[in-house]
Order: sequence, then structure tokens, then C-alpha cells
Amino acid sequence: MSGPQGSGMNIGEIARRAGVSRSTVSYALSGKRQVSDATRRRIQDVIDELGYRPNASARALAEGRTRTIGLVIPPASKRLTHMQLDFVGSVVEAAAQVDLDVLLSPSGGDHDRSFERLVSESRVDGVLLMEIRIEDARVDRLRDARMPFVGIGHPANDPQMCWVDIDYAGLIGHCVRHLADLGHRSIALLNRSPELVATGYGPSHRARAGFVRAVEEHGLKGVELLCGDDARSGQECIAELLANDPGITALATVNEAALPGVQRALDQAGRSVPRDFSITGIVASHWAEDFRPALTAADVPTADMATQAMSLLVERISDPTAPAQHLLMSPPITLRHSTAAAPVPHREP
Amino acid sequence: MSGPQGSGMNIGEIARRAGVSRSTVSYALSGKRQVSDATRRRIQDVIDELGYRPNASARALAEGRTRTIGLVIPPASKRLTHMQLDFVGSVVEAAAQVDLDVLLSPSGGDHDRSFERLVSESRVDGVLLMEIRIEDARVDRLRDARMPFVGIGHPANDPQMCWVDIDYAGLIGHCVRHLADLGHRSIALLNRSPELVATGYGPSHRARAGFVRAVEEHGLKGVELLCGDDARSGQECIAELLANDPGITALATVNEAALPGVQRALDQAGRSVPRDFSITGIVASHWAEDFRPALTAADVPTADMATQAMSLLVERISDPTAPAQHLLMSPPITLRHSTAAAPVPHREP
DNA sequence: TTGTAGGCGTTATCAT
DNA sequence: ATGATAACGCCTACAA
Repeated sequence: MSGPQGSGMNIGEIARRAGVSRSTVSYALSGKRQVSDATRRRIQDVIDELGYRPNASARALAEGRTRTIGLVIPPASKRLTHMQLDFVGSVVEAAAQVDLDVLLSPSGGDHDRSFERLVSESRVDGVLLMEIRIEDARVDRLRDARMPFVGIGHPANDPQMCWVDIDYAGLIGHCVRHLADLGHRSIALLNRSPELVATGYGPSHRARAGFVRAVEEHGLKGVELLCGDDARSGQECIAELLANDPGITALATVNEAALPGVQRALDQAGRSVPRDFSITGIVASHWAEDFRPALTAADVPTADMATQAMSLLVERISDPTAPAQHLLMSPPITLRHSTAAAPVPHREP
Repeated sequence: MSGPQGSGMNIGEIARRAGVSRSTVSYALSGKRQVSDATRRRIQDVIDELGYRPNASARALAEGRTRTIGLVIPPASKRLTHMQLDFVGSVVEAAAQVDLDVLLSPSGGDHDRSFERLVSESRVDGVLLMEIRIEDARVDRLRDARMPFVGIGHPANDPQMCWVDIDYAGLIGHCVRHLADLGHRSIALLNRSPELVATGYGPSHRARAGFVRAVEEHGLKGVELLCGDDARSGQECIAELLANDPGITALATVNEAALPGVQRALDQAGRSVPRDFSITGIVASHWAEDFRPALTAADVPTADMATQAMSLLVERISDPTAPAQHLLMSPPITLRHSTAAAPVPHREP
């Protein structure tokens, strides 16, 4: 009943007490060869009594796999977004479902000890790589090390690589069309930070592309806002927007962390949502619900993505040579209460 | 330059190519005994050329430690709160600082395979246990397995155990006093879900105790609300409160996930914060900033807690017999914009 | 300063 | 149906 940690509790000890050889115990446990009912029961009794569990390191060494996957997350220093955190939770859950453990690695820069441990010390069987840049050294590193991996997000055209991503370009396009249908003629895109965009952050670039294209298609006026991932930046950004472009009546966002600030700036300007100003975009689903008013938005299906990414990874681990798969997800826009018909322009009497 | 994964890349191969024995390579790497400059350089050259890194499993097996710690989180199925997720990020960061990896285990019920793997397969050197119940089987399990661990939260009186926690009772007391000082006479405690409270969730019980005591001390009327961890529950809860106890003018909360709903219910009732209704409580710091209006609250210092917990754990791993330490943190209440003097009661004319 | 060899706890290939 | 025994890759006395 007590712990197997302390003293010399190992497969040999079990074998000795059960009066069999170590291999028999091993096989009784794995079921990889027949063991008579009698001995199996004897072995199981001893195991139950002592609370034995095989040592993971020894097993990993012998089997050549760790039953663990790595999850590379952005460094926590710059606080993770709701979406990212949600995704981490979902991945851990999805992994637990298939009895895999998850090793977390916060990795941003290129000199990252934690990331290096992951890829080159055989700590994990495969890796889920979050927050991929359009040009991402880590992708090359993983490939170089022959480590099976699946990207959450995708770099520039790379058919060999396996990934799942959100269709930012398409979804922002849908958002723009939704706003256009409501009669908005001048709209803004609330993108992420200038630094992130400068490093070639895929979602930002694709959101921009989708925005530019859709704005053009619908003959709208569009302005792009580069904005830090926090409430303060959001507030400054929107305050400035309202001052410089008072004609803007709607916003599509890919920057959920800035939203509280957006609210505040609109409040201060006396603009009410959705009466005077519409907001939509791409956000983690519960975040959309938590907004006031509830946000009409494309809800990122983090749990789904996690499950899909996990099964892709499992597949890739078991057959690294199989053709790479890409999954571009495009969740529908859920209509809530943050968008409405464009306000009628003021007329001087 | 390329990966050590593929073929037979191990310490023996390095030794062969450098023309030395395996032990020399090992010592050159660990620095645990003198190696002549010449051979060290020769070895290093080979290592650099091949991009060799020692196999973690083999090392763990030989050394008897994994350089990994486990982080036991609540199951992700019921979405984690901001505070919890924030904490996860902070822990990972703190661990990376000291070159430790973090294995995540979502563990709620008592039959948890992932948790069992953690404690009994020697996958980790120590464990950080989140969301401890006042009576918590996992604590016994860890102790039983002689696994060094530190609790985030603490069970009932247990001087042997090492933990760091927030002083919920004291902090809620401060919140109540703050409200009392502002003239509020009838206040509510927004506690967490009935189920959580029923399972003996420490923070809830301690918040309640602190609330009851402080309310009594200041001669106030106090009502406790048990409320699910989501916006909808918050909305229902507060709607009901305003209907049944219209005299309530302030709220102290330990349930940040319900706050968006609280906002909505107050909006619908035409009560404005802080003019008609004050809100304060204990929340993750950025959550307080993101509230509208910004929340006067005790900001939980998650990064601090993580760092402290980590160093306690490291210490405990290196000397399991050292006396247990307890850290009860009591962050100050940051004054923002969600509390104000109690509104003057209505008078029928 | 360096080499030899045994052990860490499993799995898996031989035999029997 | 079961036992020996050699890997797996690294660390570390013990020798030289």
C-alpha cells in the first residue's frame, strides 16, 4: 500500500517475492506474452501489496520512448492571453485522455535552454509548438533534430510540416462583411503589437491581409491599429482612433487582451456598444461571453484544436514518414450583442 | 550540428571519436573531476560537431533524479480561472529559471491516472499541488509515496506539510472593513460554487470565516452567495440578490470568473459601480485592471507565490527532513475605482 | 590524468 | 509457460 519510491522497490524485488523471474513480471504487466493465470495472480498480489509501479525513466530508456509530449508555450513573462492559456489547459486534458504526460517549455528567444532540453535530450516523444512565426527557427530546429511535431499556427508555405491553425484571413474577412452588411463604411482592425508584427507573427499578418482585401472588396474605409496585448494599450489606441478618425463606427479585433481598454475608451468617449459603435473579431469563446455586451465574434475552438493537434501528433510519432496534414479551422461567427446597424451620421441642422 | 536523436548517438560514440573513454566524456561534461585542457577541447569539438546532448532518461536512471517537477492542476474540463492559469505560467517560468522542467497533471477526482503516474513512477523529483482541499487525499498519497511536495493552499492543521497560501480570511476581513469605512452597512460575500464549498475547498471556507467574523465585528448585515465559476451564474446570483436584498450596497468577491455576470446584472438593475454599488475582493491582478471600472482589490501575487513555492520545493527536494515551512501571503488592497461611499438610502417623498 | 566495470530498472531476445 | 541475459545510455566508485 505504501510508496514504491523509498527503498529498492523494483521489478526484481517483485519477481523475487512472487517467486518468478523479472521477465515474467514484465510480461505479466505488459501482456505481451502469455502468463498463466496462477502466476499472474500471484504477481498481481505482490504488486498490489507493495504498490509497485515501474520506473518511468528505466522504461523510457529501454523502450526508446517517454510517453510524454512537449508543449512549447510563449514565455510567461509577457502574460499569456486567454486563448493561449485556454489552449494549454485543453492540451493537457487531451493528452491525459490518451495517457500521455505533458512537459511545458516556455520558449521565446532562440537561446532557450528549456527548449533545447526538450528537443535534444530525448525527454519527449513529440512536440506541440505554439505561436509559430512565419519564419521560425524553432521549426527548423525540430526538423533538424528529427523530432515529430505539430505546429499550432503555421509558417510560410511549408508543405512538409504538420499543423493546425485558425483561418485568420478568412475569418477577419467574414467579420468585415458582417459589418459591411450592417451598413458600416469605416472600420478598424485591432491588430496586435508592433513588435509581434515585426517578428512576423502569422495571425497578425494574415488578419491584416484578410482585412485589407475585404475592405477593398466592399469598398470600405479601413484603418489598422497595432496595439499591445493589454488593457492600457487598448485604451490609448482607441482613444487615439476616436480622436483622429471619428468617422470609424466599427472594429474587428484579433487582440482580446486589449478589449477591456477598448471598452474604457469607448465609455469615456460616450460611445455605447453596439448603438454607436460595433465590435466583432476573433476571440476565445468564454472571453466573448464575458465581454459587456457579449461579443459577436468567431469563437476559437481551443478544445477542438487541442484534440486535433494531439491526434495529429500521436499519428506523426507513430509514423513520422506519413504525409503531413494541415488543418485550417474556420469557426462560425456567433451573433451576440456587440454589433448593430451603423449609426446614422450626424447632420448639422 | 544535426540532431542526436536519430542514430546511435551517445556518450560512447563521442568517446570513440574523441579517442577517450566514456567516463572521461562524462566527467568532461559534468566537471566532477579534472580533465586536461587538451582532451576536454577535443571532446568538446566532437560534441559541438555532432550536437550531442546526454539522454535524459538514462541520466535520470543513473542519477536517481529527473530534474523535473510535477505541477498538479485542477482538471481543465471545468475551465481554469485566470488566477490558476496565471499561476501555471508563473510556475513554469520560475522552474525554467532554475533549469527544471515541469510536468503538468490535471487531477481532480481520486482515481487519476495522470496523478498516479506522477507520484509513483518516479517521473518527477517533487510536486507542486494546487487547489488543495481542507481534507485532501492527494496530500496523504504524496506523503505516503515519500514524494517531496509543496501545497498551493493548505489543508486543515498539518504542521508537517510545506505550503504557501493566500490569507483569504484576513484579506476578506480587510475588504469588509474597507467597505464598512465607506459607510456600507449591508454587504455580500460572493463565494464560489456550492459543490466546491461542499468538498471542503479551503479558500471558500476561510473567506466565509473571515467574512462572518468581520461582519460581526463591524456590526454589519452580511449575506453569503454561493455561485458557480462563470458569468451566467454570477448574473443569476446577483439578480437574485438585488431582488431579495435590495438594501445590499456592496460586494466582496473571491469568485473572479463570475464578475462579468455581476456586471451585467448590475447594469440591468440600473445600478452603477461605484456610485450605487461597491465591489472589492481578492483577484488575479490583471483581472482587477481589466474590470470596468478597475477593481479595488487584493491582487494575488501569483508570480511571487510561484517563485516562493518553487524555492520551497527545491529546498524540500534537497533536504526532505528539514522542518516544513508555511507562507501565508497577504497582499495589500489596491485602491482603484470600484468602491465608493455607500449611497444615501432612498426616501419616499 | 585517464580507463575499467558495475549498476540504475526495464524491455525484449534468446533459450528451455 | 517461464528463465537467463543482453541491451538501453549514463554515472561513478575503483584502479592504474
